[in-house]
Amino acid sequence: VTDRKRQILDAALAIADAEGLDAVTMRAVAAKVGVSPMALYPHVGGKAELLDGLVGRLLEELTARAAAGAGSPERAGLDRAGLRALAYGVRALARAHPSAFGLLLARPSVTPEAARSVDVVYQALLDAGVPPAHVPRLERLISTFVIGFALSEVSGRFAVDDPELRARRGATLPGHLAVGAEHLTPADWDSEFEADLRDLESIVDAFAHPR
Amino acid sequence: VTDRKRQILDAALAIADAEGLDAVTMRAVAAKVGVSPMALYPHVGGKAELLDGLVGRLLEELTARAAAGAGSPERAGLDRAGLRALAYGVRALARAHPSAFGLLLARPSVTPEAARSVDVVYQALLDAGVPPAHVPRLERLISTFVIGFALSEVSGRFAVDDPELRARRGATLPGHLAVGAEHLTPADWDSEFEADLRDLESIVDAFAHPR
DNA sequence: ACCTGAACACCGTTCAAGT
DNA sequence: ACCTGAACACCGTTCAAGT
Repeated sequence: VTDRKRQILDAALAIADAEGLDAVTMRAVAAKVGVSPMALYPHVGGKAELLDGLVGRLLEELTARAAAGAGSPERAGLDRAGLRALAYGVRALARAHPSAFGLLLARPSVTPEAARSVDVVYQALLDAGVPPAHVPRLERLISTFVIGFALSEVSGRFAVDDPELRARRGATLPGHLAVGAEHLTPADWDSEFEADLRDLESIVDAFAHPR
Repeated sequence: VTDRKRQILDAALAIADAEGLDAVTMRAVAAKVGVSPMALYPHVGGKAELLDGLVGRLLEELTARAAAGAGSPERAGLDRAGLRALAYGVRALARAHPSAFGLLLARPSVTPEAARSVDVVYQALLDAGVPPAHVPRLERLISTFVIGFALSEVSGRFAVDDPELRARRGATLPGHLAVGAEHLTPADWDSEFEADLRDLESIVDAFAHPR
């Protein structure tokens, strides 16, 4: 929260973006800040705490992105448009910081910033008419998918780079054959994500307006 | 695939399970195998390739678990029960190897083993009556959620350990207040996962039997 | 082909010391 | 309070050498 800590976390994130997470060493971060390695310890604790701090830094950026993406600032995240803005904000965050993004799922963060993100989704679900008893579960369902999708996209789990490899690796498998090669790769990930969000909304609607 | 490589990967996984992923060093793995650190390189390449090998090792164990969980072995994974067995296999895998499990989302794996897991889900979706054009997207939707849920569970993102902290951190946030403290923590994660799977099945059914 | 041992360039962190 | 510099116990990997 202090000014120096922010400076250190910004340096660490810049290094992760430019050279990958492995390049984020205490020594490299210290050099970027222009200080001796040991000078970092009073501000961010050890290496592990520095990575936790990076998670907090990412969450702050996420809420800022979501607020910018939503329509009216003061009601940001309080309606369904706010929820969409948050979902797209997660993907934008992953694209902006592909190396560091995985920390969000790898390192549990029960920080005030994380709670704020959760609360945005709670509000959106309540506004949509979901009974309170189902809200926390649906929040976990949606956030787990959205974060997982964004991570899969940037980590290459969806094999964006090589559509041919995708078809070839399953060439002899029955399911792949039955699906047909023309359907194995999506048109683009934006529209796939959009379709996924619509499907998840249908779940929400089922709870909001029980048949 | 060679015998020595399997031995090395088993040693690495055992160390990850016992002491965490950080303890998986070339030196520690070599010591466990009873060999000099440099003797690993011809078999598994460097450290990065060793971790990739670990992903393959995990996927093999997953398909074995799913096959064991399904009813009739020869039709394992070809029907809806097989898909459930696979989903629960993912969670069991995460519990068995909590430290190594994160590698599945962090490191993209376009291996034959990964393709087999995908194919099981393809078959299940086709059998359920989903048109081929929608099968790959729904596979990614379901697998992303299932892996993300299992990882969130073991990584502590769902904050299993401390229900009070969960309630306390959001004490002043409007959404948390509106939901009510009694709904913030789930009864148990097994039934939450079960409810999530049912919701996802409703999406599948919508495509299988269009209104 | 497979393995060893010494060596190199790193890493996170402790500690005593400075201002 | 905040920072430095030397030192320690590690790490992945290269290389020359052994069988």
